[in-house]
Amino acid sequence: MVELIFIFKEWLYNFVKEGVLMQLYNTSQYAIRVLNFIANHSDNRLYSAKELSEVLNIPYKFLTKIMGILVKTGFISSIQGREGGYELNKPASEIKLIDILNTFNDDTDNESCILGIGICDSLNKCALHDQWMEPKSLMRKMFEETTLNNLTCKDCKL
Amino acid sequence: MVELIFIFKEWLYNFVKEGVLMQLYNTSQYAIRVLNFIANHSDNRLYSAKELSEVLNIPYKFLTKIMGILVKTGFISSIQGREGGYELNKPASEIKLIDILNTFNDDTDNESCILGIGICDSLNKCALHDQWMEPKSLMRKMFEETTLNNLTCKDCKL
DNA sequence: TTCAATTACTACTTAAAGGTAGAATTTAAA
DNA sequence: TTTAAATTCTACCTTTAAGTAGTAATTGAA
Repeated sequence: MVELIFIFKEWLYNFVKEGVLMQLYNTSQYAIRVLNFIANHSDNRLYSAKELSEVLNIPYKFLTKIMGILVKTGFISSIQGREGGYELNKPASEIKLIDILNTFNDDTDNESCILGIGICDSLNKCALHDQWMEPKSLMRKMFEETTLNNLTCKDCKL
Repeated sequence: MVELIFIFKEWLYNFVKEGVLMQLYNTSQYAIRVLNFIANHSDNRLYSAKELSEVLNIPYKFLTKIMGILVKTGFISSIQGREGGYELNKPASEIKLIDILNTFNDDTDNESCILGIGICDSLNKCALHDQWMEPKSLMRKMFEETTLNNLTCKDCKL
């Protein structure tokens, strides 16, 4: 019954306009999911774009575009040709979430203002500066300190 | 000297690609700034779009569009014609930031997933769920509990 | 009554994220 | 050697947020 309710909620969710309170880019989300999938599979083998696209339910053509960026920026290396695919280029413990976000411009320097008024610091605040400080720093800390091997999670959604 | 450095930083900032780690829509930012400005000015008078646009440095035409939405959704009321303008429709203490964000779809239900995989809760987690819980709830709490009269701030940037 | 300052409305343009198409290149297996 | 499965590259299309343009409607002051 609980299972049924969940399936219904999932289905219903497709019709609900998705809000974006402080969300990541789709590209960042995809990149994190792909890298996490490769990193946290014990078998040391290559993963093809086709397989990743199917398992993670990411549009194939869009995925290959993202994979190209991840190769160029050194997160993964690729083997071309038949039986080819992708593998991590460095240990999972050395890949921070913040680095992935930075790759897709999905980051901001620590002083940029939540209300969009240039630079915000203790001397030049926007009206929301004080209230925003704590949630912001916690969030940044999370992205800066979490690496792919902190994400190991049995039975997590992919 | 400190002042000079700040001006330089502000100027430099215009050339830096602005990142968007968990940012608000421009519309939301503008709306918060406008409502905050009207709410936290002691003189009980009407504010024209022209004045708001100049003081807050928001494109006039874009501002009037946003003001129209704020009127329709009941945050402010408008007086048309010469000497007309806008004023708050209810006490500042009754306007929560989260309500402003909701108006511009800049919000998400509490269960939506940071990695974009439908619904996330303790039974169906994404790989980042546990790490994201605390920063997220702090952030939501801030937007839900902060009202316009909590924002009173002398010498704050407008 | 005229006029200028204002809001309100409709439609369009621009910029950037999200996503797609197709063909070239690479390479191991058959 | 051929072929099929893979990455790579370039160019395009779609969607949405952001911003602009022009005009109609309203109304108080001169």
